[in-house]
Amino acid sequence: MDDKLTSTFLRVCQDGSIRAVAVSLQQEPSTISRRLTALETELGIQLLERRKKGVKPTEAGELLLHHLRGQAAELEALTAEFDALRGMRRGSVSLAVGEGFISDLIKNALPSFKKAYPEITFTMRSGSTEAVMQDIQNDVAHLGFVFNATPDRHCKVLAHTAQPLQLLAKPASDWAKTTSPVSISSLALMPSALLLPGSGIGAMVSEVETIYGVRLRRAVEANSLAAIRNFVREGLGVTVLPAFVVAQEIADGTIMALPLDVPEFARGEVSLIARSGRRLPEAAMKLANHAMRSMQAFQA
Amino acid sequence: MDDKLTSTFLRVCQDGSIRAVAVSLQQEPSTISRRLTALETELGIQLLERRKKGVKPTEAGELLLHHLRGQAAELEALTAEFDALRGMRRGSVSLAVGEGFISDLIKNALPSFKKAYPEITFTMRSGSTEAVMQDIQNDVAHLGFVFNATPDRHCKVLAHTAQPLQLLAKPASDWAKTTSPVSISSLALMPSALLLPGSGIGAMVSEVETIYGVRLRRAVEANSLAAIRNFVREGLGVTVLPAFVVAQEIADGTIMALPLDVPEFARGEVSLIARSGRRLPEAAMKLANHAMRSMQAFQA
DNA sequence: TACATGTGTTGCGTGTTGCGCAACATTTTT
DNA sequence: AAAAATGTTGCGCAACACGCAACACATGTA
Repeated sequence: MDDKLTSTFLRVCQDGSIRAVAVSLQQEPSTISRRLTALETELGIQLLERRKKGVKPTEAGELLLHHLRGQAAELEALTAEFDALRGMRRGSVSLAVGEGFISDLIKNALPSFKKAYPEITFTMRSGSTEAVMQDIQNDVAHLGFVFNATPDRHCKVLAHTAQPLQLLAKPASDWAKTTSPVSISSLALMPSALLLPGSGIGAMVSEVETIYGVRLRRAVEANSLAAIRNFVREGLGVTVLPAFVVAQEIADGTIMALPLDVPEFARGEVSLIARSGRRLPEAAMKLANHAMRSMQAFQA
Repeated sequence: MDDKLTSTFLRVCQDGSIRAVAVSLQQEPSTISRRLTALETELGIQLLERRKKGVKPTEAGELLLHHLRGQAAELEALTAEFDALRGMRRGSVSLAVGEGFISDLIKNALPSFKKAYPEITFTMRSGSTEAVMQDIQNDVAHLGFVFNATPDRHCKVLAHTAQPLQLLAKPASDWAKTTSPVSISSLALMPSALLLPGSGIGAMVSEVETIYGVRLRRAVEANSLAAIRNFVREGLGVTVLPAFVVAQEIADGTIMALPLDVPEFARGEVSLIARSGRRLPEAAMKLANHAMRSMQAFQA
């Protein structure tokens, strides 16, 4: 059933005359007539009764009419839903994020985004850099936020910003008084809470240790940033992280960041990635743009 | 929304690959691809996510899919109803009949017709010849059964059969013993129950009375055949009617028919009529054919 | 690493199809 | 009897959808 055919049938039933529809559609009566006969042929049943003046639907025509009206109503509902999706008033975006991005994301990106597009839902998986890139490659997540992404032909970098690892300490503590930039040897003396090498950050720390032949004083090793944050905030020691990971605490004044005199740490970098070759849904595109503008991790 | 587009979209969602659909439909992948993009353009929203291997419906695609499935189910129901109509298993025919045809119609035509096409419903209006022809002209009824139809360019005669008016009497009564054919003068002496001139039959009787300058002995004048039938069956007198009107009673032996020696009465004729120029619904056509074959009024 | 095979997409030439114009058959109105 | 209205059919053209080929890209394999 062609849409053009059924819609003209509707109008003909409504107006009760072929010619009336023809003039209102600015088309030839023959066109209308042909469409009607085509529809009747397609359905194999007579739909209109040709009467003295104009036409009138037969019983089959009435049935079709009823069907089309119901269908039109459903179509209207469907297009309304499409409008919602188009206007980003609905949709779902799945994210895979390194743990360090969670607070930045939730604090700086999501609130304003949800305000603009309230009906969009998120799926968020947090994991190591490797896990995130796995999710991206397997289309489990639309977007990935990772620290020190290893270049991968399957992953396309939508945005990247330098985020040097810094020394984080409690402001009043002894370690906060170190002359900055802090050297690797000074750092090695401080009790520290470090991420396990499973994460990008932890891996970078291990790498630096290997390069410089030093071993930091690990008071705590964890795969959870919460543990490390608390460790530092309580003044039990220091850690090495990009500043944006503890942006809240820095703003509060409960943690301060000091530069490290280690070029390798300066090469730290955050990336927003997606699978290369994938055409992202609109909602994901919008969020990506929004994130790289609003998240602290992507400010130079 | 073109049907071709949506149906290919359905298949693509089902098979998960454009090329798979292309081979199964024996068409080029480009055709399928173009149809999909056309549908997406028409709806203004992305429906399919192009993935590593094949395609997968987006959220909008899922919505459309759901919509189309529901629509397909309704279409199936609709075509089933059409099948029913086509197969004459449903439909409605409106009839306008002279009262004399009712028993013939109900006894001889409808039972066998309803047996063949059980779901067809009837609307039946009974009235005078004029009223019936009015109904036909105004498309109130598909078919009309009338006695002595006046030729009318708006009405087309589908069938007509001579049905002379006869003398009807109770078999054992005095009037049944009259030498036949019965003359007009003999008839004039008998107490009779006659139809009012509003009907075709009553009009013909009046006409004959005028021509021959006689006046029948009206014991009863009525516009209802039931009254006349009962009058004759009870042996209270005679009437003048086509034999088929009291076919049941003749078969029972409760009424007998005698020929009348009046040429004008012999010109009595029944007609099955429809509006000229009207294309009748299938059900009406079928019924017309069935009626002229099964009704006693149309047997020579 | 290079190649073969899989995916979907785009440019171009061609065949089908739906459309407008005109004439027609019928019926209603003047 | 003519005029105006209805729906229908024949014919020619133009737009559109399709097939073919080449392409872009990703994936698996020698």
